[in-house]
Amino acid sequence: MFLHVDPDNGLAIYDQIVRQIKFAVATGALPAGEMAPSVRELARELAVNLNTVSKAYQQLQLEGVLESVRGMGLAVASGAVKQCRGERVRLVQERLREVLWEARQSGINADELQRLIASEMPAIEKKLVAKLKGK
Amino acid sequence: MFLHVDPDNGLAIYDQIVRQIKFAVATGALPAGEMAPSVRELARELAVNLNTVSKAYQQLQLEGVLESVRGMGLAVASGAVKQCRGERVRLVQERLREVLWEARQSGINADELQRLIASEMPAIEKKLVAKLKGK
Amino acid sequence: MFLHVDPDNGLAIYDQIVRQIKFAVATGALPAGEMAPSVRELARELAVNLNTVSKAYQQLQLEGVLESVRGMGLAVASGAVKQCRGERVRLVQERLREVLWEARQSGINADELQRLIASEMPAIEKKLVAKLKGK
Amino acid sequence: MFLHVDPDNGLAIYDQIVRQIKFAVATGALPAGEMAPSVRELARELAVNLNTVSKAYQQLQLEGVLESVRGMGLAVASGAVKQCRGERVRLVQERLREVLWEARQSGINADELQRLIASEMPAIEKKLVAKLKGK
DNA sequence: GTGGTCTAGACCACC
DNA sequence: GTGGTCTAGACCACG
Repeated sequence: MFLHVDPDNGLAIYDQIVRQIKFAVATGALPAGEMAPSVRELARELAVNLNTVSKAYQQLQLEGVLESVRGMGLAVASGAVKQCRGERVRLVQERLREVLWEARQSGINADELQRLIASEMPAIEKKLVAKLKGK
Repeated sequence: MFLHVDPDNGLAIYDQIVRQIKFAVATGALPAGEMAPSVRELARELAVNLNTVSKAYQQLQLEGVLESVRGMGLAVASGAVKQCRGERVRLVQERLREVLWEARQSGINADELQRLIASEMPAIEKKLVAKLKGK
Repeated sequence: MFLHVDPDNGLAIYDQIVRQIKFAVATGALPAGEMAPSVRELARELAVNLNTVSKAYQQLQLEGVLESVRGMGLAVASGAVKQCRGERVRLVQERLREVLWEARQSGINADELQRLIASEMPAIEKKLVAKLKGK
Repeated sequence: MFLHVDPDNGLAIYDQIVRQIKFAVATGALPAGEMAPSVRELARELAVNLNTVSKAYQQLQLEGVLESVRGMGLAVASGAVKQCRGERVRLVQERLREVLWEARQSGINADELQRLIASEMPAIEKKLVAKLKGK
């Protein structure tokens, strides 16, 4: 499974699910027409309550990313790929902007901030490789 | 005043106050021994409830950043500057790590991410200059 | 329920709750892993505001006595029994010392004080038996 | 001076002053007819705000322990000695009862409590001797 | 149902 | 004026 939630992330769990489904759609990990994992399956895998997943899926339906297919479940909508690809940068950018702003405001200067980012990247790349392998 | 809160930040308002007071102490904007803005004053300026500020200040007291001076208010503790300076990087780093990870996970590659960061920085520097002037 | 608060105790209500929960954990009345009474339930039983109980529980969380279980409530932390048992004597001792000191200082001599304590004990033992029965 | 206040006592400072003045009257340290220390003098000695002492003295006047003497200040009332001697035990007893009850309730058994009291007494006697010497 | 947060308004003790 | 506490009532996220 390509999703993973962290209860201490700050973001609500359902929101993490929404975002990650969108990312999966944007990257093609979840192609248009494909069925999204069932609510029950995803809830079990993420060790999260059923209602939480349900809420995330409801929002994804509202935003037109998922479409209900009678008797089958929820499928990735046809226009969703484009939509999610556009949204992806925006979603990331918003949070990024907040954090960079807080960092600069905290008295960390621009150079230190660059160094901090640079020092974080290797661990992230490693984690990413591990995740892709695990998949 | 050197503080500003955003109700839609994701972080609780009281937590934003806690972090920003710590940053103010770390940068020397609020020197050791100085009185922190009074609960009522800060509540008014931030257009926030008194109890919300109070909660933030109580946490800062528990963490030893502020000290109560009977009938006078809350003063920055003598050891607080060092403590806050140490914590500053940690606080920023935690959020930064999360966001960078989400960004990479969203299908934005390392180069794009670097470019995104670079494109955000000028606006942030501008905002920072504006803030310092305003002060 | 094993708790009882007195608004005229001198101690803040939330502090009385904190202390009594710790005592309940120390004595095993509230075993590790068990859920603490819910905020709403306790507030109703003590005829006290929800936020007051909430404040007490937050402090107990900060001190590691209780742990939040998402959507389920607050559970007694695994290490809490030992911790509370250690703290119990300290909490009692601090208040005891103050009162004994005030008594001696008030002109009551050591013998009188001993007699006073001895004369109070039976009523307390009786009250304790009544409480245990009531439970 | 025979008074000493502790800001962390739990009791309000003005209340500590009231109680200790009463004790001083009961023990004869402040005989009937004697002038009580002036508000200013006492405030300075206790390193306490003038209004705090003032409030304590007001309450002592209300209770008939002190009497205003035109142009002179406040004197110990004639009936005050007897009154204070009666009150002394009651004041101590009330707090004692609370603390002993909390102690027993906390899971400390009667024997342990006796031992705890016994172990506290020497330090208190020592402190008392020191205080009497200092005076 | 659970806890977490916020608002509005009150009273108290202390300076 | 200051902080500290409490009440009452609301909304949110999560199970």
